[in-house]
Amino acid sequence: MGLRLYNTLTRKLEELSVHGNTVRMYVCGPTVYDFIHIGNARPLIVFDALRRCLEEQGYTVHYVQNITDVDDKIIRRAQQEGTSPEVLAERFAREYLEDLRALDVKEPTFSPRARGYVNQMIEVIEDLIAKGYAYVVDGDVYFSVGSFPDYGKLSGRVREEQEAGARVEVDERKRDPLDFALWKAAKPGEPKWPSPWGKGRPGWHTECVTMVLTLLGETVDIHAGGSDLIFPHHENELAQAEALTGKPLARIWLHNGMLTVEGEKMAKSLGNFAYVRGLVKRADGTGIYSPEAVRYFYLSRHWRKPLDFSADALREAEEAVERVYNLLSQAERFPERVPPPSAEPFLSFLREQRGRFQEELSADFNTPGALGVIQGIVGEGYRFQAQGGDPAALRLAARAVRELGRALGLFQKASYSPTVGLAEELLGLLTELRGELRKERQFPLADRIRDRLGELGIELRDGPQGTTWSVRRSGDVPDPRG
RNA sequence: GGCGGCGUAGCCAAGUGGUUAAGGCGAGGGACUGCAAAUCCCUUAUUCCCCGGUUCAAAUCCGGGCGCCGCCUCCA
Repeated sequence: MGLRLYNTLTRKLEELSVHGNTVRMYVCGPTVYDFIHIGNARPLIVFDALRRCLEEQGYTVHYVQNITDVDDKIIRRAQQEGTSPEVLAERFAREYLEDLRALDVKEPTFSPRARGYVNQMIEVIEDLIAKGYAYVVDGDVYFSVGSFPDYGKLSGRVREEQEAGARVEVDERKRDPLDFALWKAAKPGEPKWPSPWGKGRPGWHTECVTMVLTLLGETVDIHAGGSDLIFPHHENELAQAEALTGKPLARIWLHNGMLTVEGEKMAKSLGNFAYVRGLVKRADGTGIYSPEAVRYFYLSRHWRKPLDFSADALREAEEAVERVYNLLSQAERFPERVPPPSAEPFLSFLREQRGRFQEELSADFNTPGALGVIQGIVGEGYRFQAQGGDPAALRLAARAVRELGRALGLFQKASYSPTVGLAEELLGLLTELRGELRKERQFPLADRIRDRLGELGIELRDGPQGTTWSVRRSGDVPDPRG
C-alpha cells in the first residue's frame, strides 16, 4: 500500500516510488527579510507532516529546506532600516528558525543558506553557458528559455499564449522576454561576489537548483512548495536543472494551496496578513494558540485546497485538540495490560480504524480524512468508557491515537501530568482535602480551591470515582518524558 | 485573454459511480453533578450551487449555466 500523491507536473495521482529506503525531499524555504507569516507556515507544517508520515512508514527522509539570504527584498529592507543585507538576513534567519521551533516543525536535515553556495551556483551557471542554455549581457547572465524546448511543462504555460511583459517592463537586453536572470551584476552598495562575469550576485531560481544538486543529487523524490511558486520559480528551476543534467529534477512536484483571509489571498499589500510570531504560543508567554491547535488547523483542510484563516477556525481547532487530550488523560491513568475477551469488538474496531487511517493518508495525503478517523476513535472511546468498557481496552485506544498522531506530529504531549514529584503530591493532597470539604458540604471553600487551581491552569473534575485533575490546554505543555 | 482550483448541514470539512453522505465546532433537549467541568444519549443535510444528459444506480461521470478564488517574472 503505497502513498499516492498529486503530481503538479503530470496532473495525476502518482505512487511515490522510492529507490531504496531513503526519500529525498526538497521544500522551498523563506526569503529572510521579515518574520514569516501564517501563509508561509502552511507548507512548513504540511510538508513536515508528510515527512513524519514517511518516517512512520519506515523511510529515512533527507529533508532539505533552503533559506534565501540573498535577494532584492532583503536589500531593499536593509536600506530602509539602515542596516546591511547580511545583518538583516542573519537576524530574520534566526527568527525564522525560532518560529519553526514554536510551530513544532522538525528540524530539516539541512537548512542551507544561499550565501554558502555562491561558488557552486557560479559553477552551475558556467555549465549552463558552456552548454548553450545561457548567455551573458553586461555582467548579467540570463537563461535562454528558447533553448529549452520543454519550458512551460510544469505550469502548463504555452509561450505563445503568454502576454510577454504583462506586468513588468521587458528588459531590452534579453533575447526573449521570458528569459530570466541567473546572475545579476552588482549595483553600488549591494552584496556581491566575484564571478567570471564580474562582481554580482546569483538569481533566485539558481539557488534551489544548486542546493538540490549539491545536497540531494540530480533527481529528488519530492520537490514541494506553495502553488504560487509553480510559475515562474519552479518552472525556471526545472528548466535549468534539466537542461544541465538531462534528467528530471523531481519525480513528484507538490504544491500546497494558498492561505486566504476572508476568502481573499493574504497579502501584505491588502493588510490582511498575520505573523506566525504572536499567533503561536511560545515559552515566553507570547502568542494566542497552542502549536498543536495551529497544526491541527492547517491539517484540517486538504493540502492542495485553499485554506481560509480566521480566529474562529483556530479556536475550533483548539477545542478539537482538547477533546482528544481529554480522552488521553482519562485513558492513560489506567495501566497497560491485556484486555479481556469481552473487549474484542472494541479492539477490532481499533484495528479497523488504524487501517482506515493509513488509507486516508495514502490517498493523496488526506489529512482531514485522517483526523476524522482519529476523532472517530476518540468518540468511540468515550462511548466505550461511558458504557463501562474495560479500562485496558480504553488504554489501547489512547495508544492508537498516540501512534496515529505521531504520523502527523499531533497528540504527542503529556496528557495529564506534566508535573512530577512534589507538585503532583501536593495536588493529590489538595484534592483530598477538598474532597473532605465537599463531604462536609463546605462548597464555598471547595469552589475556591477549584477556582484558584483553575487560574493556575489545573482543572479539577468531580466524578463518581472521586476527583481527577489535569492540566488545561495540555497541548501547550512539553512532555517531560521527552 | 491563458492556465488551475473551488461551490457538501448554522459554520468548518472528508467523501468523487451503489455505504445510514465521515469527522470537528456551534446550537437545542435529556442524563450525571451541591454547582461546575468533562462525558454520554437524542435532535440539527430525504440530500450535495442550478439545469439537462449518461447509467439499473450520480454529490461523484458528461454537456451547459451561475457564483467565488489563485497564478500569468522573483509572492509559500
